Amino acid sequence: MARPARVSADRILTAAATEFAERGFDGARVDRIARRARVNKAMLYYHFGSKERLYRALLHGMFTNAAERLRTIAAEPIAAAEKIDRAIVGLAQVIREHPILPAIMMREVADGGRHLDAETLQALGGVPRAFGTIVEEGVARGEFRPIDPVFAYFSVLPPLLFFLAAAPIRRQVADLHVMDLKALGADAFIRELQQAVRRTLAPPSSARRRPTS
Amino acid sequence: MARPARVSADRILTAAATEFAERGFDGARVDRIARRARVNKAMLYYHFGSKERLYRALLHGMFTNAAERLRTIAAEPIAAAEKIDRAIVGLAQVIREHPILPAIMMREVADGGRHLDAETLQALGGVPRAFGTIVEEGVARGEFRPIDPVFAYFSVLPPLLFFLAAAPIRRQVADLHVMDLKALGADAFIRELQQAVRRTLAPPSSARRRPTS
DNA sequence: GTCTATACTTCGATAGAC
DNA sequence: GTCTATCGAAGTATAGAC
Repeated sequence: MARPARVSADRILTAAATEFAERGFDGARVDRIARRARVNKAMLYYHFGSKERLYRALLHGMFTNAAERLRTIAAEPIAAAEKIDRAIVGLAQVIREHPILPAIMMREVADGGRHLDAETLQALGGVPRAFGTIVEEGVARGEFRPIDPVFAYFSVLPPLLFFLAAAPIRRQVADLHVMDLKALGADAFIRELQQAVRRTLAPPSSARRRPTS
Repeated sequence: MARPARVSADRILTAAATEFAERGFDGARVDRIARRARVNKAMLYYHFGSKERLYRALLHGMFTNAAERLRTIAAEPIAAAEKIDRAIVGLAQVIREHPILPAIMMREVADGGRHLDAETLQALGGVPRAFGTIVEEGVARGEFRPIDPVFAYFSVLPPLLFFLAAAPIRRQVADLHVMDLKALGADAFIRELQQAVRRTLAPPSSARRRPTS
């Protein structure tokens, strides 16, 4: 009663993730995905129907995963600032599990969501939504200064995505001796980001209220 | 003694900017670029030789432009924090002049610089380099806390690029009523970013020294 | 410098046997 | 579910006349 079908489909998704991340939707080659998955190209169409539907299935999964993790963090009974710290780490973890997510998100943003359907866009929207919930809660409790949740989101996620996605091009630029770009590692970057965001969100008076009730 | 050649080449560059920004290198169609430029496709090859060389010429120009503007700001006799403010506005201006720059940079980062040659990478490196100069100066003068210039760069440029490039997809997500993403405009975003970066860079003691000498 | 016509290649997708 | 073979569309690039 083995189910080789699922195995194939999963291998295809994994291979597709790499290919789409490295090349983008238009640059990705169905043949390469099939070869990487050690699967016949016809199988790919048998399972997913088209290049575009494969792409959407992949992104929908990743977006849902990321949003779900943020919602879990948002629901924990801890201070809002602590939630933000964990949200940053959580997003970094999602990226570690899907190292191709930054490149894919950046491309999709640049594409204006051309290849996405309503369902996948909805899943994508869950990410800023969950993040915004945390920020709004912190503001309501007086733990954060009044700040636009959308701005907060766009001051956290882009640096994370950009820094992690830019590793290859950073290496290329660094090799030309234009600048020393190698020193800063991913973990150090995450810690710096947490610190910077805390400063950005901190209320005017440093008197931090404890969220007790 | 008119020089229609230059005119064609410029029109091609303008059209290419739009096409590459909207579709990426692989998604861009040489036919569409030619049509948008109201130029015969053969003319495009006459002037630029290939799709890739056209792409590089375009990016090299934009990167040089952005780096040059930052270097000018870095050389002004003003406080470092003021330079950062102006750098943010300056980058926003470059983007306003080349509205396609965010999408192109994000794609190129995701591509790992695959389509760039050494010369263009060098021009790209000038941007973080000039920005880093300002940060290092501020740190040396005690106007900023000790901070990694690379981190500072990656906490400023990505939000700017991302927010501006994400306008189309944000509209799509907003239309699904997932979240109210419409309220925050570009100008407000830039002001918030300036404020956030000031907080990130501010030295531990709020005693701000005036850079008089 | 400009245009038409087309060569050459690549790629997404499918037909049809097993 | 899996494979081979191939179709047809689309795309980059060029040849060659003007």
